[in-house]
Amino acid sequence: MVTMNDVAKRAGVSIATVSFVLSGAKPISAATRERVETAMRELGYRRNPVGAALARGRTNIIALLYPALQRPATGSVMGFFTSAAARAQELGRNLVLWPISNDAGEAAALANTGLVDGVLLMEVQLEDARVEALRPGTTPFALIGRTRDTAGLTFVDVDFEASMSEAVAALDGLGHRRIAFVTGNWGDLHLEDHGAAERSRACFRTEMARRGVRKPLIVPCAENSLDGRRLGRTLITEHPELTALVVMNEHAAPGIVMGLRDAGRRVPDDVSIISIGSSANMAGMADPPLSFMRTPGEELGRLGVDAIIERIENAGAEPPAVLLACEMQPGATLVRVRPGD
Amino acid sequence: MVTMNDVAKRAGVSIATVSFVLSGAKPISAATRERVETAMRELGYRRNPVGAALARGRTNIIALLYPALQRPATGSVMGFFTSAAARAQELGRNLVLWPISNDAGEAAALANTGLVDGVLLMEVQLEDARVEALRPGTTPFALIGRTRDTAGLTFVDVDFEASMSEAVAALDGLGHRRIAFVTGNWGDLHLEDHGAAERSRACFRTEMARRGVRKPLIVPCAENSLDGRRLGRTLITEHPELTALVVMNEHAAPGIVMGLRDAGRRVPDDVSIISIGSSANMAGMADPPLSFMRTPGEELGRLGVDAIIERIENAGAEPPAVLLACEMQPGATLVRVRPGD
DNA sequence: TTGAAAGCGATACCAA
DNA sequence: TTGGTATCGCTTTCAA
Repeated sequence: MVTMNDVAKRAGVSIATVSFVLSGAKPISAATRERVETAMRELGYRRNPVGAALARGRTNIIALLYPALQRPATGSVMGFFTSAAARAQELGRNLVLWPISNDAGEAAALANTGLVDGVLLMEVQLEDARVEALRPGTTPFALIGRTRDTAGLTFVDVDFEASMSEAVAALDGLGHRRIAFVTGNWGDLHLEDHGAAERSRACFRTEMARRGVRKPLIVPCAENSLDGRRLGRTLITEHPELTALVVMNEHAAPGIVMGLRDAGRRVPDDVSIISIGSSANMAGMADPPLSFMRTPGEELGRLGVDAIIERIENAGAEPPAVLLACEMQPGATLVRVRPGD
Repeated sequence: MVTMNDVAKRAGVSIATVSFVLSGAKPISAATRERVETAMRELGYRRNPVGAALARGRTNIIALLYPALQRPATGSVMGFFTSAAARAQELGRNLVLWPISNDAGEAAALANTGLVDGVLLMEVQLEDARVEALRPGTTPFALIGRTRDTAGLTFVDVDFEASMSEAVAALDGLGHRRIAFVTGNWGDLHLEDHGAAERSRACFRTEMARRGVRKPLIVPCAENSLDGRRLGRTLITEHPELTALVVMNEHAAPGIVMGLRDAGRRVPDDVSIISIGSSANMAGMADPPLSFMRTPGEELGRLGVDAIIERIENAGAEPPAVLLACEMQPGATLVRVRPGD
């Protein structure tokens, strides 16, 4: 491995000078800079980030912490990751996806070792032990998602309340009142711990109550098409009065449509469906293609990186907090309720 | 930050002793070990991996290089990543997903800075500049996939030939002869550069030729349901004689089924389908659920990690090379051809 | 069984 | 504008 020393020797300067050329921290005469750069080129020198990290206390690496070992990841994580990585690169940082157990200690351990400049936490729960473990440390962190109490925390999250309100309003505008809400079933987590689940359920209840429905139907479903199909069948059989479904479970949604059809209901003629928090590709897996509200995953990826970098560079400032609603996309599963229904 | 020095002082020993206790590299008396461990606990000490990496020349980090910026990732990457991460953890390593451009220099740069002990390359092309860039370096690397010439390389890959042969044999056994092959359309890459595509196409041709079909139909399709649907419609309209499809494009497959139905063909009564290299979840998105051959993604993740670690620890040995075929899974889209067809 | 000390590669302060 | 050098935190050799 070529070191700074090699470069310095070859250029006939001190390693301090080489370092200054590299970092631009001090003015260097054009002549010496030229000599140093030539030496670097000839030797194929690359700065060793480990040495630099030890000396500077910074690595330029941001870790996107994902509890992959507990919750095998879905495709939406990748969209997020991709845009976050691109944004980090634009800003001269490295963003890596770091699998981690949900064990609070592990996150704090990684953060406080100096291996990374900051961390982004995914799959945040309402009461999240990792957040409590990171708080006392000095390494900046930001959440993708939110805990219940967000005071003093940096986060970017989907605005589930706004999305849900818009979805219910859309159905309401088409005359639907008998609406069920199908949520996800977030792995081993207790549903109550999952922010997206709890916030959207609460909002669904509120919106329905405002429209005179006191105890609206809310059912969880595992996140895959087969369970979706099963659920679609039983749900409509047990609750034949339903005219519409709000689904927040993109992987189950296409199966649900099949299940309804299995049970003799047509979509959307008999039952309208709106899928909240979906990708276009998943919505297109259903027949007919689902009317859906797009998860702003890519936007959040970018914003999450901006937020953590802001935190790293400007620790004193007000912590950024961003909420972004899903955006309604056209589809073929939303129609006016039939008169008489 | 608590350092080894703090621990040493508190325990009344030298930092060398602390290091030995931590690494177990040298025998330490029970009494001293006890004192050191107590001090570590009381101070909440954690070894700084940056310092350790600099001293040892090893970081215990393995990078899974993914060209995320060129080719936004699909869900199957995550399955692979998850199992690889779990395996790495079992073996005391960290596996991180590192986005990288397909630019050869970038991969080599990362590898040769000492930041990672080894790299796993994903989305390998038949002629892959990254491989050539990594070859001369000293950092071990392994491929997920294969280049055309694999001499001296460590790799784990799907055995497309075996999988394709089995798929065609299955259709053949049911009397199908008029079979088309729908491949993926790997982003901006020229199809010819993609190993999976080329190997499976060649194998399809061979298998069909052996059965007396000289120029079998092979069509690419973008990897999403909407394009799949479009393709299904036009394909069967332009080639009404087809009785079966081999699909190697899990995201398009459910759409293809819809497209066939749009064109008035029933699946599987009129057209049988087998999806090669799919996950159960995607196969279940179709109605009826697809007969498919499962991508051994999780197995490959584990084996890939084993391979790169073997390479790191035992640089002299024969480079491991692993091929794993997809495994046939039951579904509802495979039936005997109708007499007369 | 333990300790002193020489690195690992780079940064940055203090002098010159 | 440049150089000498202490320093970051840990590993490991050599001596004791």
